[in-house]
Amino acid sequence: MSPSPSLQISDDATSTSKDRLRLWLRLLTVSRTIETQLRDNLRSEFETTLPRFDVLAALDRHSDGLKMSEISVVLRVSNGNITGIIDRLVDDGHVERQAVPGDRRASRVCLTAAGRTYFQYLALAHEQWLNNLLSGVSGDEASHMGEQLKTLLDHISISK
Amino acid sequence: MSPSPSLQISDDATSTSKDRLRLWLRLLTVSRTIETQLRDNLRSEFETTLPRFDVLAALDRHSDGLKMSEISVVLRVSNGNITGIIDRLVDDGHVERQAVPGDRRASRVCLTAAGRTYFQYLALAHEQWLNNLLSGVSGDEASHMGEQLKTLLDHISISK
DNA sequence: AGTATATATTTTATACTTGAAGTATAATTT
DNA sequence: AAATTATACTTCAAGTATAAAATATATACT
Repeated sequence: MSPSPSLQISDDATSTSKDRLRLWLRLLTVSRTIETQLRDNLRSEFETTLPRFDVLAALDRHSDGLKMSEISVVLRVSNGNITGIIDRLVDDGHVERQAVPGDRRASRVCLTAAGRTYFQYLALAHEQWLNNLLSGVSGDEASHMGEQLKTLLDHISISK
Repeated sequence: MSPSPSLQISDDATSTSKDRLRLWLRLLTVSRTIETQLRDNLRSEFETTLPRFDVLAALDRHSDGLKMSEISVVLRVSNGNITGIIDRLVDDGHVERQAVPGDRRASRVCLTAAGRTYFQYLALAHEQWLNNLLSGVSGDEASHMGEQLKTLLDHISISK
């Protein structure tokens, strides 16, 4: 039926790759929209930033602390980056560097008592912001999309 | 039936908000994974960066050019930011600032002929990278998820 | 016209980000 | 033990990001 099969195949290939491109652009738009909101809220209501929040959240989940390099792995950011963020969190009294017995190169970063209390407020507000931002999405829809995104993530082939 | 209705309601609310939180974290992980790959590819294969690519892509889609403020709206980044990126793209010869007749405050940014040719290569490579990264996702799946993300985006309630 | 207000962009200050180079320490090899 | 290699972290330079202030120009109002 098709007057030009080879062209047809070429069209298919193109359209698939276009679908994937569109998917990526959508993904980017959604995550940037949410991220911008969270960033604005953290600034206007807590005078802090998303990177700092992310670090505090990671430390809160690991109550025995994390080494600098572990933080950078967990958050997928560079090593040098973490140094500066921790410096500021130390200045604020939210975290502290502890010596690692037996390895004087490393330091273990932990929340201070004050930092832990402080983060409780942040985390609660953060969850509420998100709950409001996504209030148009039901719990079922959210978990369904979450599953799909997990599948998508598993399908992403990183070719190094 | 329920021994503690108020607690039950509270549990429901919590679980929905947790589902939304998880959805967000998934979204973030997926987009960061892809973004990091694209960034690495742009650097290693073209010695350029994602922000510059984004600006070039916006200009390519608007062949009559964009004003500075229009670029920042399209890309959802701050005004001051664009100044620096355009400065560098001008230095590279990829774009140029043109006067806007009748408004000496504004300047219209356009791709140069060289910039347009250059971007063709970039865009082709970009689409191929994405096509490979998402090769585990069929065209149908991609467009289906794309639709869902569009719905999600429409449902995001920005309360300013 | 003259003043106020809005708009378009740049500049400034501060923070985040990366990759590369450097420093210190640890572990391994010779 | 000395040299090599690996690891943990910091420092640095360049670029990206924002918000706020400054500048220049345009528009509206009286």
